[in-house]
Amino acid sequence: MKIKVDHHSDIPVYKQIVTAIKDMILAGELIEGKSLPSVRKLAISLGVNPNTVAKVFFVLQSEGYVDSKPGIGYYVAKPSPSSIEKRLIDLDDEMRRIIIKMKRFALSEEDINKRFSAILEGVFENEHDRS
Amino acid sequence: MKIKVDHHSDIPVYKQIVTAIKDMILAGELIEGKSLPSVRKLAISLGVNPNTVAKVFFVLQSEGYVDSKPGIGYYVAKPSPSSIEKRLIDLDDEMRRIIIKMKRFALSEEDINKRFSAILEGVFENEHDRS
Amino acid sequence: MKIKVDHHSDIPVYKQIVTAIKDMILAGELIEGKSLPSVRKLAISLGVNPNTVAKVFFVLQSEGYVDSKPGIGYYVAKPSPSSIEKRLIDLDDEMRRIIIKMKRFALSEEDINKRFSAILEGVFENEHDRS
Amino acid sequence: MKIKVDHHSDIPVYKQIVTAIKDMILAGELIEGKSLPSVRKLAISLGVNPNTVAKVFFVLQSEGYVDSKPGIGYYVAKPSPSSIEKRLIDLDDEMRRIIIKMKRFALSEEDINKRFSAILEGVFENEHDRS
DNA sequence: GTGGTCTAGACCACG
DNA sequence: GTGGTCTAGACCACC
Repeated sequence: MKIKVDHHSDIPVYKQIVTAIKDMILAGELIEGKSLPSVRKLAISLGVNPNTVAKVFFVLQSEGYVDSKPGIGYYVAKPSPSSIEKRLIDLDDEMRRIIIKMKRFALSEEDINKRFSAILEGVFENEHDRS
Repeated sequence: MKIKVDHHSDIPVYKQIVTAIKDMILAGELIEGKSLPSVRKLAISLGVNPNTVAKVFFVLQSEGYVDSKPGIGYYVAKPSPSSIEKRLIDLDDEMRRIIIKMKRFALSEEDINKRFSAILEGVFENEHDRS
Repeated sequence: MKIKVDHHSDIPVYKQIVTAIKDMILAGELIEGKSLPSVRKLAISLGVNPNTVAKVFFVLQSEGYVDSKPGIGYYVAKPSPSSIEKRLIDLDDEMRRIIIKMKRFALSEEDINKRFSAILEGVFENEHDRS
Repeated sequence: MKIKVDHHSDIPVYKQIVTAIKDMILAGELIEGKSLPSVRKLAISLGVNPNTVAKVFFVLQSEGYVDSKPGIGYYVAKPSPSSIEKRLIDLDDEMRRIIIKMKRFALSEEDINKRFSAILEGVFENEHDRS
């Protein structure tokens, strides 16, 4: 389980991990029923405090992304079918915000399209992409 | 000076204002030499504490975006020519992150392109767009 | 961590502390990676408000002299190799200003040299010298 | 009357002007009985507010450096003979502080001497030196 | 415990 | 009126 944690970011570490795991589940990279690493192991591998990981699992559980088997550990739950669609809409919104900002810097519709296409190609050429 | 402040966001209020003003300067919406609203007035109009605005201007000044004449006020400094380019590169990076996330959700290159085009058109059709 | 703070000086308290800590880092008295006193403890030991110390660290961090791990504390970052050289050039400039002022008071080159030598000896004789 | 005013300095503008004029008087560049520029003219030529210059003259007068002829203007008073000596001692102190700082940066007595000599020569070679 | 942010209110110097 | 600094005290997130 490889997650990049930015300790200097404004968004709290636990939220970074939560969304990273959420995305793995939604993207199908973590499959239903599979068990997650233990709190302690994940904490060590991410270089964060065990309390932080505990909080991560607590949040994930309360949002229905994982279930706990007391004494055994956490395993991923079945993602609600609509959550993927919601996530994509969020991504659309983020994309829109970026486009609007580019437009403010006097970039034309064509300029923005060019930039986008270049980036898109880049992403699909290299197959070693992780967020 | 219209800036939306989200008190519930993870990113601190003062940083929201800092980047908003930075972008106005980089986008040429605030021109060099023009004076900015006073600390107190901006604080009132944004609904935040004067100290928060003071911190905003302190940061902007230490990054060279504005200059202060004590007893007079703040005015915008000449933005370094490279800062716009740097900001655009940041936006490219954000775009790339989004594309990568979309890709993880099993969207094809073509799918992503379609989504992007729809959003881009939407932005350039309506001319009442501010982030 | 012994720093003299003059509350009656024209130069603001937070800047006095900033330069004091900067000099300690540049002089190698605080070594890279070593952790600094906590905001609250330093505030007490210096007799100033915690916010003032927070501002000090904020400035030091934005200038790259220290780094922070929220919840842990501050530690000194690796000083840029050129910063020591730059500091020495500043000191040269200060020295030059003083010499020029002495010259205006009708002191000859020889007079100034004598004064300087006397002071220099004084400094290197007594080994209990801290600014 | 040429005085450099740094609006970005921490030391207040009026104090900068006060010490500049004091030094002119002590150095004999302004002679006893000669009249000073009017408040308004000096304010314009220095690019500061007339109130600031008024405060300068007020301070200079209360310290005995100038006298006022109401309705006429200010003229320089006879400097106390000891004030020059006091000013030189202050300069010695500043010099000592600089030397101590240099020493902290691991400069040897010889190193400091070399730096000083180079600066001293530079000052006495060029004859266009103003503080 | 730590850093980080924000509010509230005061005082000063400068215009 | 302006910016600038400082104090005091609160709350939050993280360890």
